[in-house]
Amino acid sequence: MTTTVASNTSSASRRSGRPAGRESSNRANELMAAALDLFAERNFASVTIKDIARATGVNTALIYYYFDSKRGLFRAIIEDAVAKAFAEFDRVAQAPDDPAEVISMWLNNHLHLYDRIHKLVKISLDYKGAPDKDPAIDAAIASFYDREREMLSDSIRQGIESGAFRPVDPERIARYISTYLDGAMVRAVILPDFELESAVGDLRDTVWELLGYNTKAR
Amino acid sequence: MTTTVASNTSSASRRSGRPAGRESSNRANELMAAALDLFAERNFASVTIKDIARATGVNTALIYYYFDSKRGLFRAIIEDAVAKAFAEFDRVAQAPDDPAEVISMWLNNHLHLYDRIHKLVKISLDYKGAPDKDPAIDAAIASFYDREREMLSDSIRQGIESGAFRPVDPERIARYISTYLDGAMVRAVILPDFELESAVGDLRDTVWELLGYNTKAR
Amino acid sequence: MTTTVASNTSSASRRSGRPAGRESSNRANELMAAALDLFAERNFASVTIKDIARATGVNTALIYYYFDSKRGLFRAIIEDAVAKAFAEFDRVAQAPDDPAEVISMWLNNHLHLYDRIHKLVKISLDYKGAPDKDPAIDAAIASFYDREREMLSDSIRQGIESGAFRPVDPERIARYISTYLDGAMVRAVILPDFELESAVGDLRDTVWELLGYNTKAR
Amino acid sequence: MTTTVASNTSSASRRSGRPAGRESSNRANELMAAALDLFAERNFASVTIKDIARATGVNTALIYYYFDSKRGLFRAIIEDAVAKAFAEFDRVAQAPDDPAEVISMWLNNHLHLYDRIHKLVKISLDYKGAPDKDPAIDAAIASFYDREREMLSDSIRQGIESGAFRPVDPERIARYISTYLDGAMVRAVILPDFELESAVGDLRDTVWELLGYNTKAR
DNA sequence: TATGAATGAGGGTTCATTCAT
DNA sequence: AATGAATGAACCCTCATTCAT
Repeated sequence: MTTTVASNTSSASRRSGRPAGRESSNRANELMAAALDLFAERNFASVTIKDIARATGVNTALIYYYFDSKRGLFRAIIEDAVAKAFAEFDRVAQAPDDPAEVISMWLNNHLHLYDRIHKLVKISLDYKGAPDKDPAIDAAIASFYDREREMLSDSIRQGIESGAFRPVDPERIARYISTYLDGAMVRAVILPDFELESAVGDLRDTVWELLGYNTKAR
Repeated sequence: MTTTVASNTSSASRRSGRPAGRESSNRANELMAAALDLFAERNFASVTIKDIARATGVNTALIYYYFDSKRGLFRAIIEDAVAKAFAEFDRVAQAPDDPAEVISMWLNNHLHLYDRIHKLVKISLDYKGAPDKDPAIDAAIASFYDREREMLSDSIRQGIESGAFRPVDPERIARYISTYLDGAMVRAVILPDFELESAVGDLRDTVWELLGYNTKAR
Repeated sequence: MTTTVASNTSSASRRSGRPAGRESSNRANELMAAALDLFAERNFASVTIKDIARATGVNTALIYYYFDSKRGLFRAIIEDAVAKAFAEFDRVAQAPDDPAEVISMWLNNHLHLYDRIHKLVKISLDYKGAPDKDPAIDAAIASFYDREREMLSDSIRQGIESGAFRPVDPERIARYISTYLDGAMVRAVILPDFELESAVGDLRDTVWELLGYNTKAR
Repeated sequence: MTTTVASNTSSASRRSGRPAGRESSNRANELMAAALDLFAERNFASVTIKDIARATGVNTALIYYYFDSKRGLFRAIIEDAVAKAFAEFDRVAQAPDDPAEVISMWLNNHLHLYDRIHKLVKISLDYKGAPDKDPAIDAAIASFYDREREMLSDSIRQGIESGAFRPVDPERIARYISTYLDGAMVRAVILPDFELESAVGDLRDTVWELLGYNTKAR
């Protein structure tokens, strides 16, 4: 997935006709947080409503007070995570006007926000193959990946225009970066001793080389 | 995961103490094949014994004749897949004595055997987080990843010794390659329009550059 | 059931010990009206408290402010309906001193008040077989049927005494009438194209014949 | 409903792809019998799967082995009952060539088979108002009532043609008879001391009078 | 080797009901 | 008088598993 997740907006209110308010009830957020952890650790089918209730310390029925179904809760979580990710996209992309800095921040995100990002990768992967797809979820995941590619390729394009980068195919390099990052997220989950930091460092070096970017001169 | 899967050995007989047939009846293999597909597409919890029976066209109870439990079937499948992968490791590693050729074959495997490899990645990822881990399965997955790293780093070392590659850290590059390949497997699953071939091609170019390998001179 | 339902008294106050309002707040009546509709259309078990709340536009908890339980609400409804029916009995029975007119009005009631009467029939029928009977409800239903029989047989007796009717067994004819009327109520519910008016007309003709009543001479 | 129910054919096999056989497994029939009783006594919503299982002495899950859902079981029951009723229609209608005898047998059926018939009436009444109607069930109930009307009106028509009956409107009298019979079924359920036999006897007398049928001459 | 029948243990979901505000 | 939040007890249904044949 290669993303990032900030924290604010949130959007648990897409429920029936309940509370909603601004920041959509603490309870709903608690539930979503607990459920996100569980859904990422295990998978959708393996996590029971009772698990989520237990993790939040509430009665099972209460979950149905805030969300209309297990899938509904799942959707809310994904949409919320993607929304937060979009916020982070903006934070990263609009900060500096140095494209190399943007890319670098993106890589760092995967270090600092590993906990959040790898969950999205796992969940996305698991979600593929679900028998009853929810268009809203599909759209959320797709839009997220699109946005990442857009941000990376835009930065590369800018760097080329400014002469900081060698003239390469921006889309190609963007794909290269995010593919590797997804791999890193996956390995960090599967292999107990995977050194994420070092692996991302390697990517950085390679990318600068691919872009002919002179780090020293910076 | 970055692996490969050949086809022969198999080992479904590690069951309770039932008839077993010679080295594993056809039925057992049919069942394992069908189950592998299902477990990869969905996940362990989402696939029911009835699903597997239906896909194979047999009665549910028959599965318990060949395997002692759902987990047992799962273990047999993983072990079988890893065993086949080992066979492929050997085929790739021992074939030519040109290390660049070994690495190249490894990348190609991910193209040709995508269907098999990505299943192992998905299943491995899913398996992490299972509440009741089976040491045998953990070991199988770990040994598999170890073997891949070993093969790649050995090749790189050889290439360095023979002067074909620039003197780099073999473990580092090996990790770099397999990380990217895992990312490619994951993306090929998640993104409908991911161009696997082209993505692997990019890796090849980068790797040669990292290794200072002169393709032209080949 | 063969009844009728007027409108006034009401009696929602038989509750725990809550405020109660004067003789029964508007809200309580609204709730009872909505609930009566629902209980008649579906049945006791199928109607949820939330259904009733939604139909009245109030919060579920409010129902428990006015009634002590779902059964309590049900009881209040039945008692109210029966009370209204009694009022109608009186209206019909005490109006004219022509017994034929009384009977005729009774038949007409089933036409004009079909909506109310058939609900009582349905509910009574559904109530039989309830696992936890409420004596108060049983009594209400029984007294209602008794009252109907009484009114009809009294009228017939009067007619016989006055020489308007042939000397028949009053109880017998009363039962005959009300049995048919219950059948008509039931059929009007079950059969989409049942012509209630015409069916009741047939009964009238037959009854006059059974009673040797000369309509022409009227 | 005014019907009758014989006993043979049966048709529980409309299940998924299970047993079926000729007489469709004893278990399925046991379940249907137990469920019919319960559904008639209480109503669809009030009867739990566990109730049915308990009444049959089996595990709840077994019900889902034979029927695909609670509604599916319900449908099977209704269809079975209606099928049996059709058999009885034929038995009654085709037996004698004396139309008065046919009608008389029909009335008697409601005495002898009260237990079966009143269940159908109750269930039909309850089924109206179900939120999610099953076209198959609707059709079964409708066809049943149609068939009854047809049988009665045909007999009346025949009687008129043969000169045994006075020239009346056959449809009208048929409706009259079955309306009354439905009322009798309902009352027998609701009123503890309702004398079904005597009530049906009254109908018989009235009907002969309406038809100008001379019993003595028989 | 293969199957039909059967079951215990949940899993998601709903519902009547309560309580603090 | 009215509501949002919370819960325990069911309820329908599914699933892994077993057993007799």
